[in-house]
Amino acid sequence: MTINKKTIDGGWLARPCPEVASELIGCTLVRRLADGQIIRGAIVETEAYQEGDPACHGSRRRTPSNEAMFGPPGTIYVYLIYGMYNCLNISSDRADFASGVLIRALQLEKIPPGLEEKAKQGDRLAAGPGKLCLALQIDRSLNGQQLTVNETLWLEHRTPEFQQSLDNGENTIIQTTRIGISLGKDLPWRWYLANCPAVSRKGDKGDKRT
DNA sequence: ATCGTGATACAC
DNA sequence: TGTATCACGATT
Repeated sequence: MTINKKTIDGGWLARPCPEVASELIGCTLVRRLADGQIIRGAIVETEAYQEGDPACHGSRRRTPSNEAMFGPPGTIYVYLIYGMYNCLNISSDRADFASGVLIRALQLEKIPPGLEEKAKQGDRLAAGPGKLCLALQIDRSLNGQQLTVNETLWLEHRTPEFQQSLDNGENTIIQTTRIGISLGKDLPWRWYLANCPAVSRKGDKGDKRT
């Protein structure tokens, strides 16, 4: 088989989720549909959740619905929120410890199949975790599966060009508090790319550069 | 600010 | 058995 050094593996994800979440900014999420069509987008917004954090779905009890958060790094956790939207997380750290990264927004490379009518939303077709799953046709049927290159879903490392844009200050990653939660509001575990139109929401004044 | 929508966890 | 809650998004 061909080794693809661009692909992110479980080893890279086997670290505390805040570290993984911040470094996933600029990486590419790739989805392959059943008919072989490929949808690609750069990750521009993430949040970290882990055991001990009251906002984490795995912070109370291990149940069938949050089981994937306890899976080995690279396990896909998809849950239904408010009865109509799916949200995608990638489990991190280690098995039997609830930990993962919520992928909140993508800068898509092109209009995904089925969304041609919504093309006027342009850069904002995957601006938010629910919209992202709609755009990539991700639902709970993926829950509990592993990321697998060239199959349904996988991740690729930052390109050298993107890394360079961070190093020379052309691009900036902002760290701030998470969105849409009632507990654990104070933890600064959200990251997004500054000045990116595909980010779900702009931050507050107090947001920090990293 | 409000509302749609449904699974789930936990109370009783 | 009921019911409060929810890592959202569109609309006003």
